[in-house]
Amino acid sequence: MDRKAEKILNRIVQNGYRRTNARQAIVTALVNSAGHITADDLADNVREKEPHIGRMTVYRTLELLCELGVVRPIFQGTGAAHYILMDNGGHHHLICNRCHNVMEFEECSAAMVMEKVAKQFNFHISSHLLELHGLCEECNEISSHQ
Amino acid sequence: MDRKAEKILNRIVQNGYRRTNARQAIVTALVNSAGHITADDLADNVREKEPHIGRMTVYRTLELLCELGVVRPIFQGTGAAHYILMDNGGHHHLICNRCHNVMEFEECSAAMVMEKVAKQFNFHISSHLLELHGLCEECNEISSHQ
DNA sequence: GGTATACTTGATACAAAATATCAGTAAAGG
DNA sequence: CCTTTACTGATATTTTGTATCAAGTATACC
Ligand SMILES: [Mn+2]
Ligand SMILES: [Mn+2]
Ligand SMILES: [Zn+2]
Ligand SMILES: [Zn+2]
Repeated sequence: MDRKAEKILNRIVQNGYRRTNARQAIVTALVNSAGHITADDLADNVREKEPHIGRMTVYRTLELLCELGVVRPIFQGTGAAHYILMDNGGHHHLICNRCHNVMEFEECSAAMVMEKVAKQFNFHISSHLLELHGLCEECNEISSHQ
Repeated sequence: MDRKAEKILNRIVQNGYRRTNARQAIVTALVNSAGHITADDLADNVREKEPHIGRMTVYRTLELLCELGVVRPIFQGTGAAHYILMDNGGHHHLICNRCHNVMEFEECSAAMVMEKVAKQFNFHISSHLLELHGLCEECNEISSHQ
């Protein structure tokens, strides 16, 4: 069992939910997918090992993980939600408006803002998402000499 | 005609797209909606004044505005995408994982990170989205004394 | 271990949201 | 005007997400 998956499953139990086979399989598949996956794609992955697990259960587990702050749905070109892992406290994307390419980065100075805003709103922050939008190198070149 | 809408329409023209009645009506309705609206809700709004405008055109216009970096689709509890305006360069949300309540804030120190990352990836940043996730005051209380 | 209980599951049906297609329309430029 | 080509909107279809409910199973308690 993956360490990361184990951590998430513990979180499920700690919040009063049950540790079931389905949830174990789904969380494991999610962690192995390295994020950025749609619910239906995840369901397909899960079924490679556990063919009996239903699509609904995957949807419901993702919903639960949202509530626990473990994942967050985002748009990524297509209509279906893509789920990203928020388990490390932060997730940072550089997203091209044109080709929808997504690059990851780690730098982040959200800490100060977070503290300030958390106080102001009495909000308990568990994670954050920073998306920088614009044009990637290639798309920028295309649009400049056209 | 709203100043904000005018600005967006200019942007459409400057990028080689046509300024049509449909796009004018849609952009105006979008600006008046103050953001956080789904495609279908926007279509309904548009039709109050221009009943002949089709749903497809609204979807396509939103797609175009995404490409121009004017809006960004996000998830907000429900299944349908909610479009938020990125026209001021940044958009900042505090989102409760449980009740899905969304609060706006302005503080942001993303500037430094942005500069650094832009250089590193040769990326042309036009806007950003910062989402802080966690539990709002009420939801936090509920989960602590249960 | 056995049992009661509430939580969870998955098949099915359904609703909502997004996309593909295409003939007709109108914006832009000359 | 007239031509060209991007754009539109009706329609059909696919994809994605949700509601329901009988059957299954994790957990607590004995
Ligand atoms: Mn990512
Ligand atoms: Mn907002
Ligand atoms: Zn690009
Ligand atoms: Zn809340």
